[in-house]
Amino acid sequence: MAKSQLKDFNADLSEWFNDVVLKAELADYAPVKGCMIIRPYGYALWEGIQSFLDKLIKEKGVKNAYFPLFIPIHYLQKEKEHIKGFSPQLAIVTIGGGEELTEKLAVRPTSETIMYGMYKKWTSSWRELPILINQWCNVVRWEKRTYLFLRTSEFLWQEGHCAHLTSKENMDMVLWALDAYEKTYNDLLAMYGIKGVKSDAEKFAGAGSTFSLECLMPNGKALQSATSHDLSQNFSKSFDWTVQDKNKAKVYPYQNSWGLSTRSIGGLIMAHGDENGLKLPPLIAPIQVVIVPIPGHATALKLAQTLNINLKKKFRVNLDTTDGETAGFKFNKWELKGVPLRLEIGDKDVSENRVTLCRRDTGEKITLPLLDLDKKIKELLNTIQKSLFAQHKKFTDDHTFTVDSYDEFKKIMATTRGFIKAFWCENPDCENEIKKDTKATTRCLPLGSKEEEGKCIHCGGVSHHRWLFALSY
RNA sequence: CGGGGAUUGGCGCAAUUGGCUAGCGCGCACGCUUCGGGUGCGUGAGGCUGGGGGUUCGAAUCCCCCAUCCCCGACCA
Repeated sequence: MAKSQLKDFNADLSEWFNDVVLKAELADYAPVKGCMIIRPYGYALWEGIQSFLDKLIKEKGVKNAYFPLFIPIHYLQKEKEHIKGFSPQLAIVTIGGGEELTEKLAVRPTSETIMYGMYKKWTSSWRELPILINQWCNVVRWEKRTYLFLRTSEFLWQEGHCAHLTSKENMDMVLWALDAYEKTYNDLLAMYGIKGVKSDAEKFAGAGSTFSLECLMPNGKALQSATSHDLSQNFSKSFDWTVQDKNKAKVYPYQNSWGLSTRSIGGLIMAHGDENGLKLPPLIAPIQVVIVPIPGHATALKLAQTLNINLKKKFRVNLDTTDGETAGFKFNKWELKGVPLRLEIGDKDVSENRVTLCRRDTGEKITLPLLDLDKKIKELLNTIQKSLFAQHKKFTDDHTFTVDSYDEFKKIMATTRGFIKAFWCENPDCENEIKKDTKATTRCLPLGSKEEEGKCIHCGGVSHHRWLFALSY
C-alpha cells in the first residue's frame, strides 16, 4: 500500500517542497509569472507570524502605519547605491487612467525612500526623534527566478523604519530588531539561526551595514531569514534631512530598517518537513489538535464532539467528520498538513474511557485517560515545540564545520554542504573567487566572533575572523 | 536573461511513421459497502489536446511565434 504520495524528501528537497506546498494547500501558482496565491491554510501561518512579531514590535514602542504602494522614480534615485541595487528588479507604472504619466511610478520594492521623504517633512527638532514606524505590506521585486514562498515577485513582509539622533541609539535598534527576529524564529517557528553582519558585497543597497539571521535548510543551503540594516546617515544625507540638536547645530538623523517576509514560511516548511509532509511547531500551527473519530463508530463520534467543544477553549482544534474517508486516509491527510497532535477516538476507546493520541513529530501513539486530557495535551504541545527547535539546532550544529584548508572547504561544498566557518581576509576578490570555485558565499560574520590570527582560506592573507560560508538560497 | 525539460478533463499520464468517436489511473458527484494507517463495488459528470498562426484531404502529432511551469546557471533584499 502506498503510504505517501509525496515526492521524496531526501532525494530532491525542491521537488518535495513544491509538492508539499501545493498538496497541503498552503499556496498555489498565480496566473501572473512569479506570483503566488497564499491559500487560507498558508495565510494562517502568516497571520501567526504577524501577531507574534507585531506584539514584539509594539512592545518596543514602534507604531504601525501605512505608506503608498507607488513611489515616484526620482525618490528612489536619491540614494545612489539604493537605486543601483534595485533598478534591475523594479516594476514600473507608466500609464494611469489611459494616459502616459509625466513621472513614472515604481511599485515599491521596499519603502525607505517614500517613508524618509515624509520623515523629513515631519521633523525639524531633535525632540521629534526617534521616529519609530513599521508597516505590514506587500512589495514587488521582479525576480528572474522564483520559487514558492522563498522568492516570489510579490511578497508580504513587515518593514520597520526608525530614525535616531545618535549612532548608538540607532545601532541599539538595529540589534533589537535582529533579536526580535531571532526570538520569532526560535520561539515561534522552532528554528535555529545564526545572527551576524553581512560582508560589503552582500549588504543591502544603501546600507552602512546589514545584519541577518541565517538558517540552515535540510539540503545544506542557507536561508537569509530576516535582515536588519544600519543605514547610518546615508539616506538622511541623500534626502538632505536634518534636525536641529540641543546646540542648534543641524544634524543628519541616523536610520535603520528591518524586515521579515513570507519567505519565513518557506523556511518553516523545509526546516521541519519529512517524507510525510509538513511538521508544524504547535505555536504556529493553525490547527494544533485534530480530532479523528473512527468513521462508523457511533459512541466515538459523540465523545469526539464533546471533546471538540471542551478542547476548543484552550487549543486550536479541528474535528474531522468528513464523510467517505477512511481513518487511514484522514491520518495521512492531517500528517501532510503538519498538525502536531491527532486525537483518535474509536468505540473501543470510549468503552475504556480513554483516547489515543498520535504525535506528528515522532509518530508515537499514546493512550490517555480522559481525565486531565487537556493538561496532557498542553504538556505534549510544549514538548513538541521544544523538541522541534532542538532538532533543528542539532541539525545545524551537526552541519557546521570549522575548516582551515581550501580542499576541505571544497569537499564539504561538493558533498554534504552546510555552514562552514573559515578565515577570510575580507577582500571582495577572494570572496568572489570562492564563490566561483565552490558556489559558497559569505553568509555573515557571526555576532560575538572572537578576533583571532588566521590565514584566508583562499589567498592565505592575514585574517582576523572566521566568517560563515554556505550555499545560499 | 542563457542552457535543458515540460504543457493533453481537477491531478498524474497514454495515444504506431500525421488517420476511426483522444484513452487510462487517481480525484470528483450519486448510491451501497467498508472504516483502528491512503476501503471495495456500481453508475455518472467532466476535453476547442496552454494561446495564436501556418502546412495538409486530415494535426495532440509537422513548422513558426507567444505564454507559463520545473531544473541548472547568471542575477538577486
